[in-house]
Amino acid sequence: MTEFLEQINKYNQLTKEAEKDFLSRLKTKSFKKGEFINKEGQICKQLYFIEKGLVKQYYHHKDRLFVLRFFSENTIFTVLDSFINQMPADFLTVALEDTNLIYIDYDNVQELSKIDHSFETFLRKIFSNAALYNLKRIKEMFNNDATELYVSFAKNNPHLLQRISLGDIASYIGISQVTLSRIRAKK
Amino acid sequence: MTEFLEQINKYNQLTKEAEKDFLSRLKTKSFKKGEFINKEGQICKQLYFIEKGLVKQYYHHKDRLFVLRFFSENTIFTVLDSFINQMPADFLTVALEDTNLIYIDYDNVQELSKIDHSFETFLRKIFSNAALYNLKRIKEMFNNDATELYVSFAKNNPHLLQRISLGDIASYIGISQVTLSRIRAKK
DNA sequence: ATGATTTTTTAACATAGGTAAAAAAAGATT
DNA sequence: AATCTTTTTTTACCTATGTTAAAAAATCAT
Repeated sequence: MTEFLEQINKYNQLTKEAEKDFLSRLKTKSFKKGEFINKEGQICKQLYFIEKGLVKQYYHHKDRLFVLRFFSENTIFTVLDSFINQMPADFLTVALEDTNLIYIDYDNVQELSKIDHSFETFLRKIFSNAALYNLKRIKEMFNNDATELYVSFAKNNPHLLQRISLGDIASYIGISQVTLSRIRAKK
Repeated sequence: MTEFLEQINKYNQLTKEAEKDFLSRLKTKSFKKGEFINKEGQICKQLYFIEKGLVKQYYHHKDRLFVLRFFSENTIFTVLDSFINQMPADFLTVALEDTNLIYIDYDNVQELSKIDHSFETFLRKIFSNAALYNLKRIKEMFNNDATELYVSFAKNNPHLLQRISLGDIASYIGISQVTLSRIRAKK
């Protein structure tokens, strides 16, 4: 469980009391490859940390599938739209490999953020980060054609390249699998 | 100056002391149409509130111009990438109309967030919001063809439609002005 | 009002990427 | 090893949108 705490402390060092309190509220859950961590329409009530494994967060639109993001080891994640406002999720999250999660429930996050300033600061920073990640994504989608997007994905995620199918990578980039295959064909 | 505070209290109600402290740190500045609030490469050291006016935040890439976002009256904004990490900005912000801003300096934001829990919570919420806004934007860029993007922009920003040029709207949607003109031509 | 500037529209042409279906390759199952 | 399943590649065809250039329309300034 302490890996989750370590990751949080990289965003903002918690006080000793907050650390203890935080650890006491954690739970764990495992998912087999192909199992869903959440489905659309459900309200996401957990903030997760991936101890081991790989998940894909995505949604469907007009018969196409779009991947918002992959999360792998040592990453904190949640279903952003659903967790923040406790509304039904637009997205699905599925395990691409056998995955072990550590998590804390929404109510506990709320409580901790109220009683502990250092935990609130952690939340501020992790959400700032999410905003910046999404901003970077928007810029990339604007800037680049399919070839550049693939090259950029490959460069930024060398460790994931071998673990994720071409189809899923295409869905992340926002192009069809055929197009991605074409891109790779011409060296 | 109190409009800025009111807006903050909509995100999270500050304590009386924090309110007073916050107000004492505010300054104002006016920009004529066409003047720059910031340019790329500069570090953004302010969190702004628009009392009156309209600004466009954008950047250049390969001879094209992309608009990230328009901000109008009663909106809190900053140069996200630059403000959060105090790094040189990738973006420019220009006044599309004569604009009056109220603002607080980065150092004051930092100080307030350290000494006051309610202000930190405000920051957490405004950055969560920015993350969600950007997420929604990504989804829209994925989902829709140019026509749908325009219809959606028009629906979500009826008040801005008359104030922003077609070229700027096209740059926000991520299409050429010619394409946008075509879209409007076929009813 | 008149001319100057900016914005919007139209036209002609080029191209990136979508769809569908089949072939090939890789991986899993018995 | 042989079969079944999934993933990736290839082909043919089509459409949306980019580019460039120019005309038309609208807006602004003197």
